[in-house]
Amino acid sequence: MELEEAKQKFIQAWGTLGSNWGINRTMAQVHALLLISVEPLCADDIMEKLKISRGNANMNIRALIDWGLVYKELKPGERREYFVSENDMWKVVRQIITHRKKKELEPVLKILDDVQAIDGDTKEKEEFLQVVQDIELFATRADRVLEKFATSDSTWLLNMLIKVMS
Amino acid sequence: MELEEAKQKFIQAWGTLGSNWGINRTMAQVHALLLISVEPLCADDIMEKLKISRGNANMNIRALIDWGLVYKELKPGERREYFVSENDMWKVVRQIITHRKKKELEPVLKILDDVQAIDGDTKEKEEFLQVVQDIELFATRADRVLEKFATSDSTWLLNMLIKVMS
DNA sequence: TTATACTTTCAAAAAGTTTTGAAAGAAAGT
DNA sequence: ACTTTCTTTCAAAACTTTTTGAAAGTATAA
Repeated sequence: MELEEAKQKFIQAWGTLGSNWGINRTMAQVHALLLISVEPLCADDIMEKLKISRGNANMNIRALIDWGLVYKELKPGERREYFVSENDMWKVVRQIITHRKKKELEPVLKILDDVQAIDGDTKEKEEFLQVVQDIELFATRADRVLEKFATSDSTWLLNMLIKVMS
Repeated sequence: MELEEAKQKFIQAWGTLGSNWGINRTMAQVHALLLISVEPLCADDIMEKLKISRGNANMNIRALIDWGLVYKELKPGERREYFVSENDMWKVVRQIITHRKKKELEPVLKILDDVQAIDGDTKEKEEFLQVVQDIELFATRADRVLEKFATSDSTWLLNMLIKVMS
């Protein structure tokens, strides 16, 4: 296989993985492109290599920066902005977890809490409460594990891995 | 809050959570409805309560059964099929992980392996290989942890939780 | 066999999401 | 102040996914 072909395949695979997990396909592709670029790239490089429009490139670069997966890099004497990716996979996953936990798990925890304030005192109510409380217990635990994960360093994570897999 | 309102909120929240994680919104809503139904429901019940079409209901019920999140329940002397949900959250999450790992993580592992067979012997190639190998190492570890998780019983999982959180 | 009561399928429509590109905005030099 | 170079915005278009509902399929019982 040619190097260029391999790079293309990698970018496509990363894009598919992303879009299956609720991350915009193009956003994942931009990240993949930066992962395998030794040199920082500018918006025009990204547009050209992925064959996407300026608006699309700009939106997704900004989203990646917002997620903490890509950094701006300014070259002295150049006005143009360059970008590099976070290449530490532990950190990439930690950042994604942090972002999605906040945006998607925490609102659900809030609703699970809210819906327990129900009028009346029927058997049906008790049964509903039981289900909701079971789920809330689980979700709270999940939230705590993810929080721990998100705020841990790679050493702790590796140790945990060893414990878990033993 | 009225019980019916609380149930509606719960179903909506579950649907949103699902669609953020690559699970069809309606599929998640059907699961939520069954979670909080004491009695098994039939296709018509689900259509009526969620205000969805027959085809939609049928498709999503099939998918849930396929994912192992919902079971058929046949009532003696009745031709109609009734459905109940898996209510053990550990099991629900295990089933989802199994399903998505197979469909989404394993193909990526394969591609990560494939793209390492590159011609030539340049510095650029070595740099690409390094990035891909780092990611592959991480992905393989993730795959193993998820596999362990997916095939463990709830006791093991709780023990693991205690280890991890300590 | 025919009627009945249900389930499944699938093409077309609707809804939702992403992408484009032109225009507006901002920053820096002349 | 003007020009140039780059970044950002956003409405419309393209694309993707989901939903509908009518028709076809299937099983049971009379």
